Amino acid sequence: MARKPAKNAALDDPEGPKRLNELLDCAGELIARQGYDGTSMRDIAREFGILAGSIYHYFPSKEALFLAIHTRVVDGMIERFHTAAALSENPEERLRHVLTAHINGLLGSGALLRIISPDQMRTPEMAARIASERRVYERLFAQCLEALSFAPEVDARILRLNLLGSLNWVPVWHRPDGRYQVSEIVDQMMLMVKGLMRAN
Amino acid sequence: MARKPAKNAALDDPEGPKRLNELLDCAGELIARQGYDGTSMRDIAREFGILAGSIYHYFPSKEALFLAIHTRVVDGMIERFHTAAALSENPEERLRHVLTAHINGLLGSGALLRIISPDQMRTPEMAARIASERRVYERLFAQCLEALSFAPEVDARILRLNLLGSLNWVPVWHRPDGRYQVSEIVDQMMLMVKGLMRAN
Amino acid sequence: MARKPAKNAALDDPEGPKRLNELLDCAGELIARQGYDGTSMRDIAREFGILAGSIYHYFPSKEALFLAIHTRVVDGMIERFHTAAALSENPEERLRHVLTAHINGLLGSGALLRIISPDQMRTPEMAARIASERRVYERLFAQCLEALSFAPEVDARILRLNLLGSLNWVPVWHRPDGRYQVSEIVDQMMLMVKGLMRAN
Amino acid sequence: MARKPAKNAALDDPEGPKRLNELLDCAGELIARQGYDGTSMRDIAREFGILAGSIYHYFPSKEALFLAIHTRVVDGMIERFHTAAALSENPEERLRHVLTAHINGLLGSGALLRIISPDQMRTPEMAARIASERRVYERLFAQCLEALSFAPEVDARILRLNLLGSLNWVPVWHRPDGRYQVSEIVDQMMLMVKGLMRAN
DNA sequence: AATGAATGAGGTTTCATTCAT
DNA sequence: AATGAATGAAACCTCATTCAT
Repeated sequence: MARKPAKNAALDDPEGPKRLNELLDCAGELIARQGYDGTSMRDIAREFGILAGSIYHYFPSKEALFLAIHTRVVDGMIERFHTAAALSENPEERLRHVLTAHINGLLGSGALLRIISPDQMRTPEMAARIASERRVYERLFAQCLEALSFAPEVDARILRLNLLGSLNWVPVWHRPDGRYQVSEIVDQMMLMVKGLMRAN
Repeated sequence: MARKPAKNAALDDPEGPKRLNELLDCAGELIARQGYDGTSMRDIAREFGILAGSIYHYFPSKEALFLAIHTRVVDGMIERFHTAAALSENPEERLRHVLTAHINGLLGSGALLRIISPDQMRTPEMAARIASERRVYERLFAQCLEALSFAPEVDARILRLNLLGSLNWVPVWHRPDGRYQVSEIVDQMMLMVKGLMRAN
Repeated sequence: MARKPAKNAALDDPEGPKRLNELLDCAGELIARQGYDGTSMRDIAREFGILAGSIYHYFPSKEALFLAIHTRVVDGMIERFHTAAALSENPEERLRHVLTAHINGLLGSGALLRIISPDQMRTPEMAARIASERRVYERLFAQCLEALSFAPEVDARILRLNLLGSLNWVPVWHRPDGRYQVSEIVDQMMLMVKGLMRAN
Repeated sequence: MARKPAKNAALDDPEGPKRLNELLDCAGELIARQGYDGTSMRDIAREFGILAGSIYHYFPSKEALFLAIHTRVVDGMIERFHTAAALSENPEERLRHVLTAHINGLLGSGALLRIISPDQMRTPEMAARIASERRVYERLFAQCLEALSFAPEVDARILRLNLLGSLNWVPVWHRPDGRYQVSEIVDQMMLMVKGLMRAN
């Protein structure tokens, strides 16, 4: 009975949710640009080329849609993180790659920072889901820092949080046509980190 | 039937703005907690004990109300900045005071961070007004850092932006009943700054 | 300083909710005719001459509006009940008046039966509120029956419920231009009741 | 790989309607519980295990589906009626059986009352179809009463309608765990009927 | 016989705002 | 300085229905 035409089961899995993922990307970009409240279901639908009601074919609510986007964004950052971390075995080099990847991830494709910003949370459920997903990412970050040895008076946890603050602040002030390139920003952050390392 | 004191114009001046400032505080707290879109004029009015329409006796629009709050918040932070900066003539000590004042300002009275967060901007006009007010504050900050002398490879402007990022990130993760006190956070930031200073 | 123009405080109380009561009547008639789900807020608003959103000036939700109508209808029936019951001291005569009033109440002014029909309940809260208001009315009914003395095998509670069933069924089949007048229907019901009374 | 029995047209006939009848039962129960408007095609489809659009393979519209349910319910009651009426030749006994069957029919399997309630009608066509189907049932009922001889002042038609009102009211107040059993309710109704019969 | 994507109309509700009083 | 009635637009969402596959 042999091969059914083209329909390949191995391709089905990634092809099934394709349209859904396109919707996710489309909505994500809009929300990143205009904020959660600033983006209506109609806005998203119009951009995607369907009617507002049709979105509910894919997601049961605006909140569910947002959560799916959030997951996608965080997953993307985690993936980028792993890719970056694999570029070098040297802890300092690895950190430099990771910082660069983080900033590029935030700056690239529509300022996704807004999606992972705590300001988008509207309900306690949203806040909980989001916080738990972020924690996964931040734990990776922590491991990357632990590979370095700091001066005894340095608190690694606060250092990590401060570093994240600096990183997440970049999209607020950075202009693509501005004075600074990402590599320079990362250089300065590395200086900061090295200034805290154990002298040897 | 005793005569109510005849309406005295001389008393009106200081009494008028008082009520207006109360409204500003009241609205500010709500917006800080729930966001700009998450707070309706009705919410504000209810909290203040009047009806929604009556707010328009004080401000011509929601945006104008928000802008007034923003100005008030930034002015407050500038004032706190000056007070903190006056506590010491020593540049390092002064920076420590200023950092402490900044964090306390953000954490105190309802997480004002949200008010000065770029996520609250809805129109280009809002963004412009807000950006210009922030610049005043950040210039003060810059002056405070310039009093210190850094290693030649350090870019003071990026350092300042990174520092601000770390500072503004604190309200995202800090819990009043949590592990860290503000003074410890500031200590760690000072370590970071000192790690970048010119060795002498 | 004396009399303020026309505004009479004694008239104010009943005048204040006048418009609200008009809205209630207007909405009640529509819902009676088309059912709860069959009547949209837009329908009600159009009939009343305002926009849909403006109804929320008076009631916070469609359910609250319906509940207010229900209360009004039941209160009206209770009032009609008392008026009817006062027409005679003789228990049988009084019952006849009460039955007549009940049927006329249901038939008159837009078939209000639908409002007090259990089919209109959409939420447990609605059902609870409605059930409790009905109970008041049915208790009056019970008292009216208790004044009569029935044969020992008669269960007065079931009799009352059956009588109510017959009464509330009348609007389902009665046509104003049909064969039967209300008085004949009541006559037949009274025959039924008398057939159950203690022979003496 | 054993051959599935070749699609046999002779088997299709009894199997096709079976699935359709299952759908009818499934939808009927939902509508009985939640009302016509309160039950969406999606609700029905979900309960039946298919998608909303697939219902349209069985019925061209929601109204057609409802009408089919109505017919089924009335047919069921007619069948139960005949079964009950055949239990005794004695007119009084037969009436008792019929009343019992009617109440049990209403109370059993999801309060079908709602399906035959005039409140479910949304269009004049629905109302007409429904009214005509009901008339068949009520005629049977009338015949059952005509076998009894009533006092001359009794109007048999009104008596029948009142009896139906009482019967159809039972599901509104009866609780399965409540004070009264169906047999007691029927006893009281029989008392009522007998109180109106010609003395001999 | 059934799916899955989409429609288009309409539902309830919220909101900033206006204005006569 | 404030109310209360109302507006008009837009929000999220649900629904019955259609149709290519």
